[in-house]
Amino acid sequence: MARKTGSHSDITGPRVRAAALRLFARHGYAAVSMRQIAAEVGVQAGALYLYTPDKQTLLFDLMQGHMQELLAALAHLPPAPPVAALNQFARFHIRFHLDRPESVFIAYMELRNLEPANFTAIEALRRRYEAALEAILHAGVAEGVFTLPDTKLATLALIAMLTGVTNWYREGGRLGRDEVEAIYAAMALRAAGVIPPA
Amino acid sequence: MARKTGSHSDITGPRVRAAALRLFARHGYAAVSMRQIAAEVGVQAGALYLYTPDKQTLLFDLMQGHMQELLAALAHLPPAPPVAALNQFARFHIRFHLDRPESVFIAYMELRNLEPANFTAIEALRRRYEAALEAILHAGVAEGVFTLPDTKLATLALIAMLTGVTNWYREGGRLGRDEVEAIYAAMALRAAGVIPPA
DNA sequence: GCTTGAACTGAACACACGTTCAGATACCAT
DNA sequence: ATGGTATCTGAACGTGTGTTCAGTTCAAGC
Repeated sequence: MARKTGSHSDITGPRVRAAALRLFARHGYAAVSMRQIAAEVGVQAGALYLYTPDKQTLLFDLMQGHMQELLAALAHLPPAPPVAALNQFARFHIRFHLDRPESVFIAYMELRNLEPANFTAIEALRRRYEAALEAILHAGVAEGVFTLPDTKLATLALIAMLTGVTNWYREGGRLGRDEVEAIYAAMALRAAGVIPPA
Repeated sequence: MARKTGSHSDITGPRVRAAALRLFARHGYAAVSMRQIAAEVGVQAGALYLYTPDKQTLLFDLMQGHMQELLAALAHLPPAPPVAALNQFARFHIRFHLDRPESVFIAYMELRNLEPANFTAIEALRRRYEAALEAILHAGVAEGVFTLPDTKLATLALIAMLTGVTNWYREGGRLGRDEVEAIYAAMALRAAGVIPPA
């Protein structure tokens, strides 16, 4: 399919994924037709099947790619003591999600449109991400720097809060990325029971 | 359409809405057909049009009904000073949302499937709800009992955190409703900068 | 017992869906 | 120039879509 020298398909493949990402995020997987995606790419519907075996796989690949990017980026964070680690995690999460609002939308909203086997695979990646945060919270509780009655529950609450930023953040709005990052990180730390320096 | 004495349609109407609620929540609006809804009710597809002018209105009515219920219930909360009010709001929000996981799912996920006019109407109701929380936060900041750099942003962050509970809570799980309610309310207060009594 | 009318069926409407595939096209190495 | 191959078209496939409507059913009101 792909050749050594730059051929057409090296261009079209990514364009198909980009168009699918945009359209799925905007209208939802079920509401987008293969013909719409093809039109966005500037091609007939049949040509899409040179780049994906079917529509379901197109969705799955987008979600899997997103989660793998997320986990890869997470792995690059340097180790740190709990309070610094939570602060770092919160800022990382906000930054990463604000950079990819469409992927985030799909990853959280289209889970139910995955076939069971695909769902299981994505769920596993999600749990690995959550486990990273829970490890930080657990360590902080053990050291006595966090006040949390239940780390599992706090993990989910914090991720929901941080991810929520993608629901309202708009480029060029009242607050810049850095400010939003700082405010959310501070709220996350406080929610974990850290009393900030006066 | 409806008669004084109990006739069939007094039964079928609610059953249509209930079936649509269940199916839309599970599979998404776009992925559910009128024939599936009809089958769930035990009727042919054509009969649904005795109870709704079209599929879009069915969705809109479900969402509008949910938001109106939410606002009506909110209005019954007694006035209170900021800290007590935030605690009360958090517990109310959790309780209300845990009682209607399907409506919540639809209200947050199917916004993009609303026609523009319907979307505007639902958005307005949502903003009224958010305004109630922001008023509490604002009052608390004014009194000096909350530490929040930005009440608008905190409003959205807190609602995202609290609503997230519906993503994982399952009846008969490790924690009961009351425990979840208490833990989330405590986290919300701390996130707002309230230092809990030792 | 007859009439009325709401509740519902079953077939049909025009259109859109995901997917397949024979054939046209255009570019590559030889 | 020729053969080969990756790319893409355009039409077709069977199935499903939301919605309409003439006709059937059946219970209540007179």
